[in-house]
Amino acid sequence: MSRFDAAIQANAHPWHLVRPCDTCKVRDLSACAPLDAAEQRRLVAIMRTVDAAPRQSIFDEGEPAENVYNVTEGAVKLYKLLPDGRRQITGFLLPGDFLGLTHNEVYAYSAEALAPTRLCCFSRRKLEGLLEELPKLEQRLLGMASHELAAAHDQMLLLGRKSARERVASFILMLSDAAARHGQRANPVFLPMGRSDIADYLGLTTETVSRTLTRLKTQGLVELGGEKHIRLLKLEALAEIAGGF
Amino acid sequence: MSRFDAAIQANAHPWHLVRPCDTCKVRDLSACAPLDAAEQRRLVAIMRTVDAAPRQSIFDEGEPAENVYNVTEGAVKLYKLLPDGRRQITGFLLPGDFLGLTHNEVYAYSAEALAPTRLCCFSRRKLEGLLEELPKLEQRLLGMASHELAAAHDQMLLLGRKSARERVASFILMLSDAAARHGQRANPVFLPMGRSDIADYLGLTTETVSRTLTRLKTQGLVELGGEKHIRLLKLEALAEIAGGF
DNA sequence: CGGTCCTTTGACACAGGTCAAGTAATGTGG
DNA sequence: CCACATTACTTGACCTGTGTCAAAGGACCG
Repeated sequence: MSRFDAAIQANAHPWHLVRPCDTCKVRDLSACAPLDAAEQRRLVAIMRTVDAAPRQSIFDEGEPAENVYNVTEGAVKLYKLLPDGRRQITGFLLPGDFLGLTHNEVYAYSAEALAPTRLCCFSRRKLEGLLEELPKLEQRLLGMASHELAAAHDQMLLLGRKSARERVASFILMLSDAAARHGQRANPVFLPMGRSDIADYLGLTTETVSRTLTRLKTQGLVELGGEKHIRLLKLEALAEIAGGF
Repeated sequence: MSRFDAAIQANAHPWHLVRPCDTCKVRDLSACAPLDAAEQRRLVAIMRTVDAAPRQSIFDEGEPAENVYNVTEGAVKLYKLLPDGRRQITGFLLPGDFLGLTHNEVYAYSAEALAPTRLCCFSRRKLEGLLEELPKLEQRLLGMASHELAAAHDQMLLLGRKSARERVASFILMLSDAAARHGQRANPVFLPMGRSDIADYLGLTTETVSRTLTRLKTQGLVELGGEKHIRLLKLEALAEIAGGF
C-alpha cells in the first residue's frame, strides 16, 4: 500500500488542502479547482500525520516556524500571551483549518489541542517549494487566508466595540454555525472548551462569561444543559443581540 | 508613451505588487521574486489610477466587491460599523498596502481616505484571471495576507487584553515603526488621523485617548507638539508599557 | 468518599465610559 | 486679514459595566 493510500486509510488526508470542502460551505470557493491525483500524491509525499491529546501543545509563540499544519480531526486553540500571563485566544480551529502559515522565522502565536486532535504536518520549507509548482494549492491557501482575515476583522469589532452580552451571543451563534458547517448538531450547541477559554477568546473574565450565560438563561433565550451544551431558544433575539441592535 | 510608462511617470505604479518593497522591510520577503518587465506590463494593463481626497469613501461594507486596490500614496482607514453607529477601525493603510482582497461577493469593511491618496485599482475579476498565470503575483499576495493576519492577531491581543495606557503606547510605537519603514521621520511621530479615529482603532473613547496621552506627557514619556505630533522621550519605557510588562 | 478542578454566585472596586463644559485649531465669507 | 462659525481636542465630575476577590456548589476521578 502506497504512502498515499495509507494516509487516506488512516483518515488523515489533507482534504481541505486539495479540494473545496464538502461540508464547510464557507471554504467552497468555486474559483479553486481541486488538485488532481498526481498533485495530491506530491502533497502527501511531504506530509506526515501528527496526533495531539487535549491540552497538548502543538507549537509555541516564538519557536522557529518549521512546520505548517492542517487540522483533520479534533479542535485546536491559538493564543498569544502577555508577559504577565494575560492571554488572548485568537481562534478556535476545526477540521479543515490551517495553522502555522507565516512568512516569519518564528510562530506568531501558540497552538494547543482542545480535544483529541489529528493534524497533517508539512515541513514549511518543502511546502513552499511545492507551492512554486502547484499554483492551485497556493490559490487555496490564499482563499483560506483571506477568509481568516475577514474573521479576524469581525473579532476586532467584537473585542473593541461589543458589550459582554453581545460578545457571548455572537460566540454561541458562531459556534452553532461552525457546527452546522461541519455537519454536526447546531442547536444544542456543544462547547468543547471551558469557560476560561471562552473568556480569553472574548476578552472577558470567566466570571463575566458565566454571569452573562446565566442571565441569557434567566431571560429565556438559551437553556444550559450541563456546562458544555447550550440550547438556543430564541435564535432571532440572539442574532439581534449579537449583531448589536 | 505606453500606458506602462505613463503609469510610472505618474508615480502610480503598483510597485508593491511587482517586487519586494525597498523601504518596507517587513514586506521584503526573500522568497518572492520580482515580476519581470513583461509580467509588470500585463499587470499594468488591467490597472487604473484612482485618487481620493481626505474623508472620501473608497468603498463601503456590503457593497459588491468589484475592485482590489493597492495604496500608492497617502493613507487609508478600514472600518466596520454596528447598526447603532459604534465603529471599529480595523487598520490604517500606508503605501504598499492592499485593500479589497476577499473571496466574498461583497466587501467585509468600509475604506476611506485619511489624507490625499492615490491608489492602483484592479478589477477583481481580471486580477483573479491574471493570478492564474502569474504565480509570483499570487505568492506576493499570500505573503501580504499572512502579514496582515499576524497584525490582526496582535490587534486582537491589544483589544482583548491591554489597558488603555498599553494600547496608546502600542499605537504610538506602531506608528513610529511604520513611519520608519516608509522612510519617514520616526521620532516626532506624525499622526495623520484624529483622536476619534485613534479611539475607534484602539477600542476606546476620544476622551480616554486624550487623557491617556496627557498622562504620558505629564509623566515625561512623550512630548505633544500640536495635536498631530508626538515626540517619544523614553522609548524603552514606552516599549515596556506597550508590551505589557 | 475525599481531593482537585471548574463553574457559579456574591460583594465590592475601579478603569474607562458618559455627559457636560471649556479651549484651541481650522475653516469661511466678507 | 479679520470676525465668526465649526469642528476637534482637553478637562472635569460622575456613573456603570466589568474586573477582582472570595467563597460556595458541582463534576469528575483515583
